[in-house]
Amino acid sequence: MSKKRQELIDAAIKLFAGHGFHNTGIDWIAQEANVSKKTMYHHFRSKEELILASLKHQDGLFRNAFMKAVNETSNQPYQQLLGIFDVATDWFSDKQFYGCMFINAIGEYADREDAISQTCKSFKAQMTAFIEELATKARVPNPNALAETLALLLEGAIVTAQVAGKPDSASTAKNAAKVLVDNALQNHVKTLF
Amino acid sequence: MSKKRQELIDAAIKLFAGHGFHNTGIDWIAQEANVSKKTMYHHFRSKEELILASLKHQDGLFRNAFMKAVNETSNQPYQQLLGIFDVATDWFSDKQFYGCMFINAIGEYADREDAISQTCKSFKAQMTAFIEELATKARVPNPNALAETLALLLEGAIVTAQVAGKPDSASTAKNAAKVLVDNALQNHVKTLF
DNA sequence: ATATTAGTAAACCGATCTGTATACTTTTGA
DNA sequence: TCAAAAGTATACAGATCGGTTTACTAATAT
Repeated sequence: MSKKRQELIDAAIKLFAGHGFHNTGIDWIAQEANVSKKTMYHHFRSKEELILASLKHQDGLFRNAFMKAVNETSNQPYQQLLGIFDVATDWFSDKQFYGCMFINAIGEYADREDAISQTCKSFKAQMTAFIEELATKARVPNPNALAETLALLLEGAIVTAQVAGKPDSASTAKNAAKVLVDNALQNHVKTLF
Repeated sequence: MSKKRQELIDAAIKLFAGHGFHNTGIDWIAQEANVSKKTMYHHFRSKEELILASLKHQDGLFRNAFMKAVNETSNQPYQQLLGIFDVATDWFSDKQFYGCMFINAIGEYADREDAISQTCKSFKAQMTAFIEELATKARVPNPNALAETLALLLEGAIVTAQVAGKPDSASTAKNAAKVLVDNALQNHVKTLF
């Protein structure tokens, strides 16, 4: 893997996230990466290919960091399910937080049914799959249903934090998640009496 | 209110929603509205002003239709709270559904803190306020907290329907909403025994 | 009736965009 | 060592962008 190629992807991710895809030009990315324009077109055939490479890199990078952070919140799967939203709080609190890159990409490329939207779809599916793993470990009946529900809450928290500009939504989501997880575990009986 | 002006806004909303803001040019909008470019610049000083006018018009239009549809799902506030997600199902099932225009706008104009992002913020706040009204009528304790939670679910359902391309997320959200509303009403005791 | 306003069609401007070409330099591996 | 690969800097091409201008026409209100 070339170093310049990686620096281009890093710069692209940063600029795409903060300023949008159409609004970020090739020259800007090359300048930010300290790479000449020709070298950029040596590594990527087009802007679209750079966008795709950036999304795929962010896909791996983000999910790895997210899963690691969630796993480190606790060693009990039940607490890890809720820990998702503590990790989200940290994520939203970052000064460089501009929402989910994949949601933003779908917004800009809504009219297409190509590799870009497919990558976004895949990212969301794998995030849900990770949550489902946790739910399975926590011995929740119907872990898939709970995972989809918690994923919904997470998505909502991301968007709300982005629009409102405040990370509070993560704790709102966490409170709701606790109710939903407990309900799925039928623990509400246990905790009430 | 000029007729041409309205047709420009209608065309702009349609194209912005389906193809993004940066990706939709002035000429395209004018053509779609059957209006000359000069007339467009007679009604709007700039593209940005047209964007803003489109967002504000969509704000009123969408919220009115949404509130009316929700109110018509039932005459019981409790059922109306859940009816939100039935209305969402219809919304997501539209072939012309490209997600929430305001979420998409925030994604493209993330780096700014101006009238555009303010309009998006206001839209979300008023949607939550509407849900809070319903929660109040349903005599839920702490209606504000429940409204923020249900709003989170709705946002998550919107984004998930957009990315996955399926309207199913609305029913997932509805199931979760029922658990959360019942929990807020402490009805879970009543329904279990 | 007539002056103002609203409208069309199309050329045009400067800026910016993606992508290519030219000419040269640095790195590097067999 | 030395040729291929990877790099820089920059100019350029063609298209498109937002926005203006020109010249003309239709509508409208006092």
